[in-house]
Amino acid sequence: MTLEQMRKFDVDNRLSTRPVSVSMADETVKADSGMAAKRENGRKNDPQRTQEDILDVATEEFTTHGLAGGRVDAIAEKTRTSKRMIYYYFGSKEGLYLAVLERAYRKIRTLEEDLQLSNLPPEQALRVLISTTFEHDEANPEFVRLVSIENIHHAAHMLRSEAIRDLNVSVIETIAAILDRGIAAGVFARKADPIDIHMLISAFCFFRVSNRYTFGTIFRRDLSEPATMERHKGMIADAVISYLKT
Amino acid sequence: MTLEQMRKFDVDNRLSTRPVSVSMADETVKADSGMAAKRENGRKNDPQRTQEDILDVATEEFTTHGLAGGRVDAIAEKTRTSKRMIYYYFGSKEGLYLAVLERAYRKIRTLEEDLQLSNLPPEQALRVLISTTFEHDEANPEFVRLVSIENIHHAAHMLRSEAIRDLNVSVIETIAAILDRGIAAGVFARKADPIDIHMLISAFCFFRVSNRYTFGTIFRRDLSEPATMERHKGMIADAVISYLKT
DNA sequence: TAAAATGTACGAACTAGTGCGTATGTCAAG
DNA sequence: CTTGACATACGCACTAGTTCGTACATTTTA
Repeated sequence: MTLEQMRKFDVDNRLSTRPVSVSMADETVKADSGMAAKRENGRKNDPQRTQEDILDVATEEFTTHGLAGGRVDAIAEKTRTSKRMIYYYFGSKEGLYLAVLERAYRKIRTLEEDLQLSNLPPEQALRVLISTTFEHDEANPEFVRLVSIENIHHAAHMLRSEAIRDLNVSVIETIAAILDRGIAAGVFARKADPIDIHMLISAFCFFRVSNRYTFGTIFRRDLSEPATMERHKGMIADAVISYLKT
Repeated sequence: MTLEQMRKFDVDNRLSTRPVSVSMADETVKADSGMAAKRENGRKNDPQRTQEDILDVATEEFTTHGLAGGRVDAIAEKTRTSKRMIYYYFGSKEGLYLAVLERAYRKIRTLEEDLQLSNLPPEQALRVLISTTFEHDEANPEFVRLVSIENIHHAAHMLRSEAIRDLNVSVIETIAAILDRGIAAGVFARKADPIDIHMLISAFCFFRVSNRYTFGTIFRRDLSEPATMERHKGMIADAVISYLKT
């Protein structure tokens, strides 16, 4: 399959290819996977580890060069396995990219889920949520980059993945609850749409990371400096809070 | 030259290639360029128009498929000229991409320059500036996409172009002046960094466009709806203003 | 006629993907 | 506990098609 053809590649096709297990869903780890590497100089089968290894390298490659710019051969070389295995497990370059994307989303979902905010006063709850979002984007630039890449491709791959689509709803519910409590307690004056508020927060946190290079180049400012980071974290929190109080 | 090699391609090389005029700087248009197309069925040389044509098509191609994903042959086909001319005028794919990027930046610089805000009261001046930024990003998605692409490539091409690097400083000066006047008049309570404020505004406006697809997919919301746009425009303005007043 | 502009056809290198052979693990039957 | 059968895991080397870039010929302009 050629690059040109891949533009209109139906990602679901990968489901009809040979083995292609991609059964990463079960987190079950083999009993001996601790010492999984290589036994002596003989080969030791460890599909879980092999797939993780491929995904790690692929994430690095795709976030550095984009989807079209990422080279399967380059990934294969940096892996402790071969290109054949990439196709064995992921079916195609597109399939590999999708697996990378899904894993990245799965990773953050777990972090965002349990964040007991319901017993904090509304304003403080919101500040904690904003801090968390801020620090998450800061700590996961590769996730931010993958989302940027997805947007260049009109979120085409995301659309095919139910796993990714029904996500992030929990954040909205969390925000909605905080806003309601804030209104009820009289600390927030404005009835705002929770999705809008999420966007206001997310936009700033995301932009800081996604546009780090162009922004840094134009304004000669290093956005990853600790002092700058703290100031920015305070700013977005203050901006959101003062908006809601007005 | 291959794609692999292009990763470390020194963009300045294009300056040492054959003709490669790229003299887009002078906006002088030939007297007869109005009827420039084709005289009868004979050829009529019109380099200016040819280059513009190539750049238009290239912009579309690169913003749709990215730098690595964009195909020179695809661009050539959609042009009324040939691939030979692309190399004649721009030297290489990278050179073409850089020209596209520079033209996009040059386009916005003119828009941002004269915006008489100094005789408006500070709060109103800021609201006008925010509206302008908001509508600019909304009206120029291809510019937003190019910047996203540049960030994926660590702003590598932007760094080589002095034309782009010394830009955007005017916006900061404008904001600084407004903030100072606001403090002096007592309408703003907080002494904020103008670059930070620019980032707060820019992040939201940019994100709405750059992350339109992923955000729209996850939250099933069309960000280009007029009602949504107006609400968002008001929200970012209110957020910035209330932040400065606190 | 010299210089600039343009079209055609081609090539060298690269890239996604595969055919085929081999190694390893599992499990049931003896 | 062996042995054998079969599915899974893995690697080498190859191919068909694509991609950027260019040599060469040709036309237009000045």
